[in-house]
Amino acid sequence: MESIDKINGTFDRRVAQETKGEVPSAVIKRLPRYHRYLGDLLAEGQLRISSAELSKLMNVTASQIRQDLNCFGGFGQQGYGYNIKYLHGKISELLGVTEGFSAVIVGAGNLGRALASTNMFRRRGVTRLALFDSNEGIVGTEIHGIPVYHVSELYNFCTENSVDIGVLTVPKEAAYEVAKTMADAGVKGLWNFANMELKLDNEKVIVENIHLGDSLMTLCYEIKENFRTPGTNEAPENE
Amino acid sequence: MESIDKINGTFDRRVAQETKGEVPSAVIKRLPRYHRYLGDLLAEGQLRISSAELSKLMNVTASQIRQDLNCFGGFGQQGYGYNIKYLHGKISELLGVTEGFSAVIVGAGNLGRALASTNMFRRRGVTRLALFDSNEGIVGTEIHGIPVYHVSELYNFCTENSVDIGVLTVPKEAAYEVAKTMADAGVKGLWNFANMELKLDNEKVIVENIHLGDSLMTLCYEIKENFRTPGTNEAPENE
DNA sequence: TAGATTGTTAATCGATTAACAATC
DNA sequence: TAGATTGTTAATCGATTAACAATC
Repeated sequence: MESIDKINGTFDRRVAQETKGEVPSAVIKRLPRYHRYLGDLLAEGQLRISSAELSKLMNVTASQIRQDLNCFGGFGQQGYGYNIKYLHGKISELLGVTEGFSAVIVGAGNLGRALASTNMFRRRGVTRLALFDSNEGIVGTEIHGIPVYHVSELYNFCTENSVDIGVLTVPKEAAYEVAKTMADAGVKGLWNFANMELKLDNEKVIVENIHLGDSLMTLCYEIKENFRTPGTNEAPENE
Repeated sequence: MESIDKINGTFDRRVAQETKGEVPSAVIKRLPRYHRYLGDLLAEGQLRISSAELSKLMNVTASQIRQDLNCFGGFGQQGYGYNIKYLHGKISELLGVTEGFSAVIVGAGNLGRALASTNMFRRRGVTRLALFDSNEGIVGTEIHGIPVYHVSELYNFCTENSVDIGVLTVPKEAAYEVAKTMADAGVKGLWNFANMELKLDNEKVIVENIHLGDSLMTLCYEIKENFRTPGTNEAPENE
């Protein structure tokens, strides 16, 4: 009995780690930031880092870092800290960088072109297969090496190429139909830059909405609060 | 004594409302979303809405809506609900839409051009005064009606025009210097699209970072989790 | 007045931080 | 071995939800 437990020790531990219930969404939203910082450290040639050092760098508590990483199992080593290369690799796996996802960008306006030109996708393991637009004038051309097709070919292209991610940079009015087409074609996730919240009946497809306007508004709020002329609107903050 | 309290009742209440301590950051981050939905309802010609109706629309609890709005004072009326036009106006004020902020965009690459072309700023009461770039080839031209100046003129332009907001769409390497220039020139807030976190000693300037890459990563994580082939990595979710 | 719905307090839930025993 | 630092449990904090009295 005792020896069997011993033998299975490593495996049991691994399962126990990865099964630790659902990972809190707060933790997931912090993973990309860890990934970025660890990537920078790696590029600098650093080998190891402790949660205390990383916490200073990132302006969070060491406790939070250890707590967060432990949602996925023990990536560190007592008395040593974390091996940067190993930890970066593990977080890459968690975030799907190593999955080799494919994407198409629908809407070749200014934003679509901007997204076609960054190396943001490639650096995260995502391949952009094509751009789609309704403007016949640019159909058949290439933008930054990515071919532009007519939007009428979207459905077939997605099914034939098993596209994972659809990037929506179309006008608000067109967003729903394009989203539905892609969801029907088996696209797994939509990255939505249209200024509206997509509501699809397709339960399976994941939607990540970008609301740049909301971010601008938050900035305006903070500016207004921080640079308020004393004595105009509100009672002073200290009594 | 009693009558004086009575007379000051209205005023006291107003002060009490607006002084209610610091507004939780979770609430502030939700304000733009309320603003968007109320704007849509207003455009549809709706006059009033209850927290229960709005909660269904927005997929949040009615309790949260009432709690959130009450951080800023009573915008509703018992037995009636909220007057959409009034509430939308109040949230506009809170978010600084009525402040008439001004902005400049630094970096006239694909993203800078895209931001110059949207009506996102105008719709939120922010005026774009100018674009700045180091490329002499486009200095002197206009993009979407916005003049392009050389980045060497940035400091003087910001001081002379009391620019409130600086939008950074420059490459990572240039971000810090451009940010420092604007902070020194009295710019109040920076909207940072460079893929790095700006750390400025200037305590006053507010920085809102946009990390599109982080959002893409979160989407990849969710896709990976949701479409996991059963039995590969993890133990089943239900025991 | 009766019905509806807010504003607000109290209860619950989840996320963060602190502390420390385990262990490299 | 002694020192360092994790993994993890317990305590604290903040945010969300439920409930209901106030009031339009």
